[in-house]
Amino acid sequence: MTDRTAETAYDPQAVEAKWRARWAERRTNEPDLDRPAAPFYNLMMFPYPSAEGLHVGNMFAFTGADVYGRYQRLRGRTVFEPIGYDAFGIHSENYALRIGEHPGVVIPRNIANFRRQLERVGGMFDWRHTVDTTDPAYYKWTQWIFLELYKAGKAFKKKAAVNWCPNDKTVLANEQVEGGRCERCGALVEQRVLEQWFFRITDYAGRLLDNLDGLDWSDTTRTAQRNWIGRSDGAEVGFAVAGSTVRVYTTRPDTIFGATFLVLAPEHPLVDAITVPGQRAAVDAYRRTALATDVVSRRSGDRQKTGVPTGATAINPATGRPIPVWVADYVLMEYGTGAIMAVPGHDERDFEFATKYALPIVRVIAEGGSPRPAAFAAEPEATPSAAYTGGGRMVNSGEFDGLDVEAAKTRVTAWLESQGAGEGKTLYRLHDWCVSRQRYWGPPIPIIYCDHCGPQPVPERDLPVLLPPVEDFRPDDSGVSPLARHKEWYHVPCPACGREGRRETDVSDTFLDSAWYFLRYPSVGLDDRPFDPARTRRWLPVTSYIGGNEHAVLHLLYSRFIMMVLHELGHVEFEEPFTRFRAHGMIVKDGAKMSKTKGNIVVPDEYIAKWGADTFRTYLMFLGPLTDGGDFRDDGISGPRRFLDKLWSLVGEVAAAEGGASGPTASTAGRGGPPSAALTAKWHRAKMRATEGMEELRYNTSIAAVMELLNAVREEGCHHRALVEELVLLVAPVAPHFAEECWERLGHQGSVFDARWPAFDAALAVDDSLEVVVQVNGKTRSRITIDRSAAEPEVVAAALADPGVQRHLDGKAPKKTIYVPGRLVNLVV
RNA sequence: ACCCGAGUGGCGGAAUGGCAGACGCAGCGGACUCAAAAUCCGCCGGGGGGCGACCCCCGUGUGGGUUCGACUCCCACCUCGGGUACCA
Repeated sequence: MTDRTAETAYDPQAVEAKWRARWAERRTNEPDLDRPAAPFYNLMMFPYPSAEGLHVGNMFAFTGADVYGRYQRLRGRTVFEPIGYDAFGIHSENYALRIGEHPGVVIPRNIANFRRQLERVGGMFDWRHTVDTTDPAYYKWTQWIFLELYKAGKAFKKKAAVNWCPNDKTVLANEQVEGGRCERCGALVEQRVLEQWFFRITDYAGRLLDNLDGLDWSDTTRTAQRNWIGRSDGAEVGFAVAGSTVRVYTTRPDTIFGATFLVLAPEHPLVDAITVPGQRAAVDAYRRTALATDVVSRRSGDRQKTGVPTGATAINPATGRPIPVWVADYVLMEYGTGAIMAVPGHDERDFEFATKYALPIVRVIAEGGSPRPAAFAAEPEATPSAAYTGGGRMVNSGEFDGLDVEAAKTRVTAWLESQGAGEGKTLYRLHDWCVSRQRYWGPPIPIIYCDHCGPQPVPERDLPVLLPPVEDFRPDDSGVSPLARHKEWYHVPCPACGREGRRETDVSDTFLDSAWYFLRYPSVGLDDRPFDPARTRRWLPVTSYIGGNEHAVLHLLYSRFIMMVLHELGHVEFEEPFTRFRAHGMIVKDGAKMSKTKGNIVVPDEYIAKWGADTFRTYLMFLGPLTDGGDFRDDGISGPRRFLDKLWSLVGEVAAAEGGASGPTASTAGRGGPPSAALTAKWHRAKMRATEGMEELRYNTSIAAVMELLNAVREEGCHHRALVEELVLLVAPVAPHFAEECWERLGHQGSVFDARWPAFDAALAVDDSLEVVVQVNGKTRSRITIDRSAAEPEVVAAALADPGVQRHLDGKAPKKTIYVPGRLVNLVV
């Protein structure tokens, strides 16, 4: 015996270190971006580089995407798999404030740690093409995109209500307000009206909605986007009030005969004009209170509704009757016209309000299919106990009585139009995207204000507008960004007239950074352009995008919007950036999302140190379908390790048997012969199942199929080389370093990822003889073995002859026989 | 409240109209060992019957339905997770 036959134990640390170095040295993961044979852009959502490092949930997500990329590569695609860092934003800034360091110091440190972890876990990342959103070489082009939108009229400034914490002296995002209080200091949050930059995403609402139908995305994600865009079909109707007209929006024009009062939002511009003198004091007081209330709690639906009458009267254009006009903050100025017609009989909110203030409630829809106006007409006199929001037929509605609700919507709208009282209108819930932040840690918005020329875009040659390295980046109570305190930076000549100008001091939203990073990846390093046209044409749209469903709405929607605008401006040829999107599940710990505040973060490093990255990857992917996620517990990790150990030994045995010229004995060599017919069938079945699992992101079933095959191979003692090589290929996506090492031990020179994913023959995946289940009245009573070629009559005859079946037939002949070829016979007696 | 998703052994899960519990973890029994670890072999949803090969009954959150046949499809409900939150 030579040394070659000696069993070497699997040492993951050594194997993984070796292949990490080998990949870097051989440039294994660096595809030719200019001449790709079959490009496959494998994208995963880039992380925010927190101080805690990547936790198990991140590893689960990245590994899941990486496995898919590696699988595609084995299928012969030229896979580009980049990664980067979403490093601007309030998260980083707040963390830096808390520990008293500058984000410019903290972030690079975190990034270094992230990169170490990402390399350690074995991602197939192309490190030539990494993106850091805080790098001026990147945000130069984020600013360029802002200006493209600005020049196209898609970026504009307007006043908007924001949450203001008087203690922290800062604007708070809606998520930072809890129960009307600042989540950090507990102070009561106020509403402040500030000038903000917005993007006109609402111009694209219809297209953003319609395009969803053609995308290969998870249904959950598409549904979330649809709900967010929130299309409503209805009508805008004018109500005459004190010499002017109040326009309201409704999705229920059919209920207009039941509109018993109008409600205006406190901010509505007509409130002053219509309020009668006697009510002015009450209305003014109410408006002041409403304006002071923070945005979040004002919008909370659980709150008791409040309001005041204006004393004015409107004319219901359908009934011609006068109805009172109220002001109440349950009506929002941002949606529709900021005024509603209240139909308490058929709207829960209006019902609640009408009940509280003793306003009239009139039913105009009768539940049920048949018109029963007479029966229903009596009811308005009684006190209704709730709003009726279901379908039915019109009552108390003049000429429309008896019509079905759906038909009435169209008919009433047409009638209003003919009367000049209103018109059909489609609205979207989607708001324009507020992109400005009165903060420090972001890309400065590249606008210069000039008293003579107005706002001027920073000329492209002057980009990037560098974020100045100010020491005191804490927000103050001025409501403007800390950048305003940096005088040398703030004062700048006007690019148009050269006279004194001032920089915009707001920075842009982090979501803008992440709305185009995938467009930058292929062109990283080309510093004179944001994205190279040729590269972009080759690589985009993204072939596969995998990420968390927490970004299902904002990030994906904003990215789609930005691409739509760039497309419209002729910068990119596509409109939709992500051909296929799948949301991975979330890994939780003890039922809760992993977070530092909950103290339940599981750090992957220790598991990788103990078990190796490949075992850890296999374990994570074996937990369940990628789309499911789950509760993290580490008690099963030894299973995947044992699996790899067994495959390792098998590879060693095969290599040893063939390797030493003097070594192998006749008996060892004989085991290298072809597998039995039964094992051959299992082999092909395993390949089939493994392939399906990869395609559907159900890697757990792929791994299970390979485990089963390995067990069968070991049981038979088979050392057939082709079979063992394919076992290695089948685990390669989940256990890449391991597979490389095995591939080399089997005598191959190059990377296992330059080999091909095993093909299967569906015809070979079936045994010559099959086991068919025999049921009597749907209950399994026996199993019979038949030849694969057996036809129905033979199988049924065999089933009837089976003693176990006869016992349950009680001598009766079956009334009906169902035969599912190759699977089952059901005898109904 | 509304929208989406999920409920299957002790645990992670498999089976998407055709043998429920694949694969793995944990557990139990055995082999090897002075011993332990590792490894290997066997058992492993519950109940009942048989010396035994085996056989019977129950079982996929609850209640109904469709079907020869339902974890799978339909209706209603319960529980958990996620998202949205007065959008007229």
